[in-house]
Amino acid sequence: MLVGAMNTTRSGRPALTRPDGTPLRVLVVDDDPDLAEVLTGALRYEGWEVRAAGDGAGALAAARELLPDAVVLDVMLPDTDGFAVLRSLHQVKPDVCVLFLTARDAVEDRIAGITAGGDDYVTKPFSLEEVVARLRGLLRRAGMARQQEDGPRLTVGDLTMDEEAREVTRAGELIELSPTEFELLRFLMRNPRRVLSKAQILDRVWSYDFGGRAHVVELYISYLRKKVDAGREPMIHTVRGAGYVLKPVTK
Amino acid sequence: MLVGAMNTTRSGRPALTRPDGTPLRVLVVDDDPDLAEVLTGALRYEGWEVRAAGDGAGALAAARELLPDAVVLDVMLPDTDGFAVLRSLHQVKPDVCVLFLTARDAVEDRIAGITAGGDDYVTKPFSLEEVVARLRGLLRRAGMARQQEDGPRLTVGDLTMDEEAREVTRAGELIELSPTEFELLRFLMRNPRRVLSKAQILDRVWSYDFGGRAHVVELYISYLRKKVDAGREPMIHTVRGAGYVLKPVTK
DNA sequence: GTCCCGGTTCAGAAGGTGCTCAGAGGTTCG
DNA sequence: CGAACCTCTGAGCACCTTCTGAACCGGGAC
Repeated sequence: MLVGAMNTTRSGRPALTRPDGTPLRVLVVDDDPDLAEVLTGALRYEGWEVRAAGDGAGALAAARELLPDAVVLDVMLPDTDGFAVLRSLHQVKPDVCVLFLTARDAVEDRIAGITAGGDDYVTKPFSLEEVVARLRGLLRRAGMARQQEDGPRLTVGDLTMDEEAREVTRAGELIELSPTEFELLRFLMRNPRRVLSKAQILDRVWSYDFGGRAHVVELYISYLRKKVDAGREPMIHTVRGAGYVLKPVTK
Repeated sequence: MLVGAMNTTRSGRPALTRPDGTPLRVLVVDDDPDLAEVLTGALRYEGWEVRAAGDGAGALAAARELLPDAVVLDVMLPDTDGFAVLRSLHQVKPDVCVLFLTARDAVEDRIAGITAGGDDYVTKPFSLEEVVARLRGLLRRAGMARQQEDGPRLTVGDLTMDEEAREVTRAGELIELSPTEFELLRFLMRNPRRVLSKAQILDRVWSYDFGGRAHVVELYISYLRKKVDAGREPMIHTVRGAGYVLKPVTK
């Protein structure tokens, strides 16, 4: 396949691109190199062009060069305050989207006003699915991402998920999900017909600092089955020794 | 979809535009950079073209370049007095609308003179919903904004809100709301079928200097439910771990 | 058949989230 | 100056969510 002819994710899914078809450009700013690495990897996996910076100064320099569509920005930086960085970033590129990373207890004091401009934030520890989903939402709403087939709605067989309204239906029937169930199903629905290992699921759906065992995944799959497959023809299948697959019923 | 062919807000809603379809142009003048940043972000989110200035001189320079349809103008500026700026602005663009930002205990008679000219003001600390709503009202009344579909009336299901008259009805029945309740409902009604987080609500509906916790949002949602959903089929729904949605009853 | 292993499910503990009530303080208006 | 109203805080409570541990189940190997 020609690189550049069509932009695809490493997972084979069509990537969310800029309106002109080139990859979306994202800047990751975090002073924890491990975390920056994980984030960078996850975003590259989405087929996006990613650069990383460790502090406010580096962020600005990188932004001037990359002119990113979005920035993932840790609020706590060694040299600057997140709000100041936001201001400078907007001077470099007024329409840039920003996703803030913040500690759960460092609380909302510094978050005040941030979501007002359409920007968003997630609290540490977060899951990669969460970060990617928020970023996709931001970029789509800002019109920086080419509208993909179905807009903000995911569909697999007769199963649909509206990410904005957080609504899931199967055969038209509404299904109520807890936050974790929702995120697990979102991950499955974004990778239909593909076997996902428990480790993969754990890495994407659970927060990066989760110490627990893969047993939780089995548990939540069983929860999902009760709600999604309840009585109906099953869509969630176990592949012994490998993981789980979500497939439309009529194969 | 062609970018530029239709002007939309970053939230996906159709934007209020100039009569020729181009984005409305707004100039923000405030010497507090954080506040200016938040205001700028919120107005851009509405799909408008925004520039910011920190003092009277900068404001004039920016106005000459931008020729704004409206100006959000802090009365207290480091170099000049807001009213002097107003006079100069009117020389640059005689039909410009002005929304004054003023301290709560500011002199009333001077403000009274302003509003006689069709301009408006809000007192600090204000909420972003308030500022945006006032600005929309000003621009609409001045005929600088293309009349959108429904004029100043919002409708979701059998729930209607007349922003000008501050009247809310459900199934034809009049509902009395306190100022905060009204603004919260307005925000919900401007974003129907979209889950809004408590942080988002706090950032938009409460004043920017509000230090309180998200608990207030829950409280006011409960007030609103008592009045809007009272006995009827509920329209305000809780999405655990995510926020709240307003939806018409017949899905 | 029996054992082992991966997977499923149940039950319950621990903590978290959201709802409501009661009341204090502030503001507005008569 | 007093009454009415509005806004916000704190506390209590009910329910939900998440995760642990343990029992259970079924397929495949031997």
